[in-house]
Amino acid sequence: MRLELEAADFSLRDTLECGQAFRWTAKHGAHYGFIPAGPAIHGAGRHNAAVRVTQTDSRLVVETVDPALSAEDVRRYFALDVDLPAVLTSIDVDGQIHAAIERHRGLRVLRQDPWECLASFICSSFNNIKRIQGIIERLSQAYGEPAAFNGFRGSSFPSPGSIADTPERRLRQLGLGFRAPYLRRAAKRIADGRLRLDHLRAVDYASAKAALLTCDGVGDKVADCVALFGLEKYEAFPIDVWMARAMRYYFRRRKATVKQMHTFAQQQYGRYAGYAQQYLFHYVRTARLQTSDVRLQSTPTDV
DNA sequence: CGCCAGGTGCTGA
DNA sequence: TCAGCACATGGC
Repeated sequence: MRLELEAADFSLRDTLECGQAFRWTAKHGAHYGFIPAGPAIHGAGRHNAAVRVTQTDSRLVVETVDPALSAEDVRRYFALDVDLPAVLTSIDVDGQIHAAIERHRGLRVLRQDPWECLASFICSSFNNIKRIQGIIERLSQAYGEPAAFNGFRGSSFPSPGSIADTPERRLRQLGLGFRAPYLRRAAKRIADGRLRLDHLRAVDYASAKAALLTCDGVGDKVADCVALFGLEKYEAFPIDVWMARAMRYYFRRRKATVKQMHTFAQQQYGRYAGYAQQYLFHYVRTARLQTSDVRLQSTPTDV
C-alpha cells in the first residue's frame, strides 16, 4: 500500500534525525521505521505499522503492507496539521533561534506513542544517543513483534506488559544498566493501570508532568521529553547538557539554574517553547558534531 | 586509557 | 532550594 500526502513546510530528514525519536534508520535514500496506527490500546501502547518513508519536495510518500495504517495516522504522527510557519514566526525572537530555524526549517515535533516515549527517555538518562538507540533496538528485537519490509528488518516496540514480565537481570543484559529497575517499574505501573498515559494527553502540562514525575527514574528532563514528544505539551522545554550549553548564549557567564532557564524559555518563546527547544537542540548538536562548520554566536542579538 | 553521554535519587547544608 | 556525589555501559 502506498500513501501519498501533501506535506508543505516539512523536512522529513530534520524531523527524524534531530534526536526526538530513536528508532528510525536511513537507508538508500529512505527512512524505515514504525508509525503508530489505529486506536490507543490501554496498557499495550499502539499498534506499530512498519513503513518506508520518502519525501520529494512537498510530497510525502509512505509505503507499508500494514492495512491498519491510514493517511490520517501519518498526518498525525508527523504533525502535518500544525501550522508550522505560524509556530516558527512566534518563536523566532533572537539570533540563535533564528539561525537554528534557518538551518532546520521544516523540523516538526512528532506525536510519538507516550509509552515508547517514556521508556525511551528513561533509557536516555546519563547516556548517549548511539547507545540509547542500541538499547531500544535490542529491547524491540527481544520483546517486540518482528516486521520485515522491502529488505528492512525491524521489530515493533515492546508492550508495557512484556517489559514488566522481564527480569531485571535480563534488562541489564540488554544494556540498561542501573536504569533496568526504573524501566521495569514504570512498565508495571502502566500495565496494571496505576499510571494512565492515555489520560495525560487531555490534561494540562503541569498535571501531566506531575504524573510522570511519580515514576522512579523520571526527573524534570525526562518528564519534559515525554510531555513534549508524546503528549503534545508544546510548552515543555527539556533541558539537558546540550540545551544548558545553548542557554549560555543568553546567560553569558552568569550561572543559571534549570529553574531559571525554564522561566527564561517560557518568557522568550511562549507556548511553543518546545519547538524552540528542538530546533536549538538539533542546531547546537549538529554544529558541534560537524566541528566548526558553524560557529555558534556568543553574543545575543535581537531579530 | 580517560572522558563523556538528551539525568536522577539521595544526602547534607 | 541547591550543590555534590554515585551510578552501568560502551563508543571514541
